[in-house]
Amino acid sequence: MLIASWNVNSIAVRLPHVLNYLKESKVDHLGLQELKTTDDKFPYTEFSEAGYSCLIKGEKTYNGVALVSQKETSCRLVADVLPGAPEPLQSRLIDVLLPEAKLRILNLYVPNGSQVDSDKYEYKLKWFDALLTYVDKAQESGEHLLIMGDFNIAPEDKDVHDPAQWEGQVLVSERERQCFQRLLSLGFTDSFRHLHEEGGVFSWWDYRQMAFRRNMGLRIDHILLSKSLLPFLKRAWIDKSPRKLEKPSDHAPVLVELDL
DNA sequence: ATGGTAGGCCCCCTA
Repeated sequence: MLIASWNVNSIAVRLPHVLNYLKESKVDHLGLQELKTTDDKFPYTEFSEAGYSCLIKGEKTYNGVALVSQKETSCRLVADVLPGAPEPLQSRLIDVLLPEAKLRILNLYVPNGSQVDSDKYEYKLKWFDALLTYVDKAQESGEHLLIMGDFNIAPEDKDVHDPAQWEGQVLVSERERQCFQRLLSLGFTDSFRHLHEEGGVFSWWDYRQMAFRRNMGLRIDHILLSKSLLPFLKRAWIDKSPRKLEKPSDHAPVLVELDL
């Protein structure tokens, strides 16, 4: 089973890239973030013609998440709001159960946080607190649990192209990293880091300053596996190829192959 | 200290 997470920065603009990617990569389940569209404008038809069904939670202008799954798989929506999330409510979580695999997939778009000491930063931390409570409870179900998405957190300095320049900034700050570690300590493993020790592998590069060409990036998109899932992990990687296309998303897809 | 680019939208906001 192939599972991927991709912040597409507008599904309207990126639809051709996403459809091509599904065709080429044969991904079974693709979590999307930053749809930037309402549910009624989501391109269900195009995905359906490509052989995929979609569960989505959109909103106007910003945010929005979806899980795109091969039609043969039965998927049940568990939740599309995060209980206890701060106001204003935003579309940042979709929780889907795949009953046959006893696998639950949480697809997230964690708030960016804008700047340390801003209201948006506090929003991010509060949102993450609500997430921890939610995940803690979700674990009681006994199903395999996979948490993926744009976390907007680079867990370690080796996930940052220039740690000195980024020190203390949003996406790398200590309080954000503590959030990420608290999530791991609930019993999850960063799939990529589990299989790769090396730094300098990134999932996001700013559109500005030719950051991608200079590999000035951060690893902020992750796929976390519950303890029960870890034995099934075969491969974890980041696919930079879509980032090289014309009009790319600023994020690359992150993937895992599970022996499920 | 700021700007650079991209996307959406109602001419600025978010990333």
